[in-house]
Amino acid sequence: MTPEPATPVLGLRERKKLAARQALGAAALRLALERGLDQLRVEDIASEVGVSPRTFNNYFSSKEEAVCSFIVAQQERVREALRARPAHEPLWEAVINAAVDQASRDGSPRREDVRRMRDMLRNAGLFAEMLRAHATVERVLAEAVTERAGGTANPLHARMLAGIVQSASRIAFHTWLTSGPDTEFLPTFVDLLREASAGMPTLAAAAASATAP
Amino acid sequence: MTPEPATPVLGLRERKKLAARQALGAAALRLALERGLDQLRVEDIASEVGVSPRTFNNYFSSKEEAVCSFIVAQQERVREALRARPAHEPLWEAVINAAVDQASRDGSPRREDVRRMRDMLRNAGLFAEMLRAHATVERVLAEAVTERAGGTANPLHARMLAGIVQSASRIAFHTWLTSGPDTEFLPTFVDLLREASAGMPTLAAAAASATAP
DNA sequence: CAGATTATTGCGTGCCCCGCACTTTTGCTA
DNA sequence: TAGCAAAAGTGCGGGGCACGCAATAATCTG
Repeated sequence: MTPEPATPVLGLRERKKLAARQALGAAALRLALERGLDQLRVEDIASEVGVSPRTFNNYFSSKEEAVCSFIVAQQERVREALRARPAHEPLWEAVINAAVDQASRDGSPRREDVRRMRDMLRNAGLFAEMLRAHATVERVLAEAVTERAGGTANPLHARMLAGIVQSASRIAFHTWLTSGPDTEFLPTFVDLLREASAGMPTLAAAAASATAP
Repeated sequence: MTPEPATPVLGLRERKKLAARQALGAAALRLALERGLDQLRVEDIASEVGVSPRTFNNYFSSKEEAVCSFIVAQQERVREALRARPAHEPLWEAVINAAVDQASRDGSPRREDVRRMRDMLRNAGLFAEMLRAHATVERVLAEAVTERAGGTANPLHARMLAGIVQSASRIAFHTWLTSGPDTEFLPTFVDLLREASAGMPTLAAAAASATAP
């Protein structure tokens, strides 16, 4: 009997499809950062990769989706990062460490791109699509959490945990994007996760002291 | 001296603008539920309200935005709901109670609309736009939390709390939408909020028993 | 009431997304 | 290795959408 590989061996067809999709997504992101989303035509992305505009729309249903595809592409790495944590780690520690592992794996983007990203995300359509990409990753993370937590876990709670992680990621990213060059992403991300894992005690304490001084 | 009203008195112009926006949003939602989003032209929404299609685009930059505008419209009620909680309530209790107050104020939608909503949200663009609407409300909630927590509170943590609430709302809504008619929205919502306020202890316990039986 | 401001509208333009039919490529099998 | 079925790529065409611009209509202000 032949052992079933975790990722099935892909035929040439599948590999080419995957490569085309990745090339289109990468080209879309790079060109959008270079010249801005509204100065970027679907035709440009397609010709950059060497396919017809019609083919572009066989892979992505909008250029916004293509630009955000790199986020969705992280979902397998998210899953693997959590699986890679030792079984004895408590759930929150495993989740936080997995997030750290993965976030520190890919280096922080060039500072010059930050302004471009910020400008691009003013575009409502792109911003919405980014949120959708995050939601997709969230679903995968929820599955991974359910898997780790075992059969007794409430899937809804796993989903909630994934939602919390996604919120932390999104907020830390937004902060990093809109703050000066001295702020880093990872410390903010971890701080938010730790706070959340404890039920936001710092904030609750501040509120208590504000209402009963 | 005349007291400054919380909502400034609006001239006829402003009132008409607001009314037009609300009418367009309501028409968009109603028609989209009736016949589905892709069977709905911008022209239909405009003519329903009695304005030109061009005017529609002066108010909303897409029909998806119009359909989701009712979500964004809740932001003031969210703010007020939190302000209305007594000052002695701990932060989490105030937030949860405010959410409950507001969620129970507007009755649950008709069951026949549920199927329509679920089908509509298969549309990627609409789903993305819904997430963007939730993000908008989240920002307002974060402001309200900051205000209640006082000057010593970390705005980032307030943002995180708002993100958690938004996640709970989104997940509870999704569950309610995709489950049978016996599940209710509010209990799920409250359960998720209580779990989150305690750092997801139930899930963590399940994970611990799964890894060390 | 008169002038200033602001909203509405029609028109034109460029682009996008997709269905459909046709061509090319790929992978399997005899 | 030749041939065939399945699947991907492509060209064409259409319906529709978003928005800039300029003209017109409604509203506000003094």
